[in-house]
Amino acid sequence: MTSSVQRKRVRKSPEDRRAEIVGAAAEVALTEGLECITLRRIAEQLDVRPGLISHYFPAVEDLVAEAFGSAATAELEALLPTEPPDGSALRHLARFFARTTGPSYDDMSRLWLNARHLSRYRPVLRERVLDQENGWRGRLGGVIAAGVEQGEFRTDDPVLTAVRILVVIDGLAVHANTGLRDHPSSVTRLAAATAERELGLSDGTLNPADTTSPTDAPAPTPPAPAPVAEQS
Amino acid sequence: MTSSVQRKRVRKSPEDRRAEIVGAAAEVALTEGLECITLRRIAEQLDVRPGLISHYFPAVEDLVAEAFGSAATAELEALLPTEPPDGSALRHLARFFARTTGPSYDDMSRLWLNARHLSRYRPVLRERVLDQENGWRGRLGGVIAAGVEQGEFRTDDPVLTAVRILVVIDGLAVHANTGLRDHPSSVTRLAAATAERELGLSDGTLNPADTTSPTDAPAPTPPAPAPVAEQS
DNA sequence: TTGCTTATTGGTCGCACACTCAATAGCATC
DNA sequence: GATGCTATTGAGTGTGCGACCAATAAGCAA
Repeated sequence: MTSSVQRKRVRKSPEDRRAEIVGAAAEVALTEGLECITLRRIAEQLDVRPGLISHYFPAVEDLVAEAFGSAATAELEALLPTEPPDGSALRHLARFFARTTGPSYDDMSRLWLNARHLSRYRPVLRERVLDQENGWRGRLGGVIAAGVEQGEFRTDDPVLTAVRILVVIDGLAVHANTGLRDHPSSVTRLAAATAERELGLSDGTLNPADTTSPTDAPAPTPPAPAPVAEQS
Repeated sequence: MTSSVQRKRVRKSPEDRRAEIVGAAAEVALTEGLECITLRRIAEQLDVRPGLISHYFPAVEDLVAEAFGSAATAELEALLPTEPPDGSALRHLARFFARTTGPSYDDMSRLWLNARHLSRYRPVLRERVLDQENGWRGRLGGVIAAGVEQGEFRTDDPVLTAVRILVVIDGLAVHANTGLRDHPSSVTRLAAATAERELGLSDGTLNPADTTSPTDAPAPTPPAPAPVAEQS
């Protein structure tokens, strides 16, 4: 795997290398967890020496925060693009719930859970989490406000509504590592149901099932990604 | 603090010592986090040698799970006692929301967040978390069922209602480490409001503010408990 | 008082981690 | 083709962790 005899050095521009490192860290964060972002792990991923990672990120905590920010931003961008391609706000919201509630979102749920816990010990990460929360809240609030403008939704305070919806989504997401595969639809729908009520929509208007891609559900969610020897 | 010269051994019965260890671990779990349950840390707390902890818990993971179970069980018992002392189910629920929503519950919120994340890597802990979830769901479902029996509440499926309430509480709890001190009441009340709606109660019936002890709110929530040198 | 069981100690081992820094070698420029 | 800048390496430091085990002494029973 790792070339055994005499390393061949590849020299890249600082910008490229830095981006590469953040990208690798974001991937590790999503698949294995933020605690697995170590100098050795990321270096191995990129086939370089650990010292190089230290060179770009003298303090690992900064890389961890960066990785989370990168992954969360990318997800938000995919979920609620800055410039809505077209179509009604209602369709956007339906898509939003279809994805955030589906099992393919488990990695993301795990990452948020991870980041929120780790924020307890990592100030830099905590700030980044707060930034992202603002971003998500604002973006969702924006879509809702647009819907209100178009007359599709009805609410007094779009941002407050967004917060309430996000709270429910978070409440569902905390079970990403432990299951909650019992009460499926009646509980899973709780998020969309909340939105429908808050926005003055009739039941089922935002039903995720309608907009989910056909081949999506099968995977029964892997139990745990990569326990690693000792996690501390 | 730690006796410097020549340790004086204190010999206790295995049952006592074991309970003592679990108790210390539960305290550390609540105040500093499950990752801080280490052989050395718990030993220091009890003024014994690390080897002794190993003797009672050959695998630390078992102690971690035990500590979480102990803390969570104690909290549930205080929150929703097995045998309701008396009074209406409605009063019990009001008390329940008053406490679970107040800032004094932050340690508990942090612990659940911690446990749910750590479950990703610790199978034993994961099982314990699932056990506790069942316990909480069942206990809350019981209170609701009792309320329905007494005609105070109205719902088709008490347990499903309990799950929905718990989801909202979890959604609020994830912010224990990061804040959410912006939208206070309108968001905080989300849990009780959900319950009121689900149980066919009129708005404000379960208002936490009414049952909160007078001297409760002041503390603006400490930012972080114990960052420790390197947390991994 | 003596003896025995075993709770408790003290020390050690191996591992993974972040962080530091002088030496090295890619590569653009001249 | 030689030169200089600097991205990259290799080696090393110190810390904290879980796990292991032979030696020790506390306290009960005879």
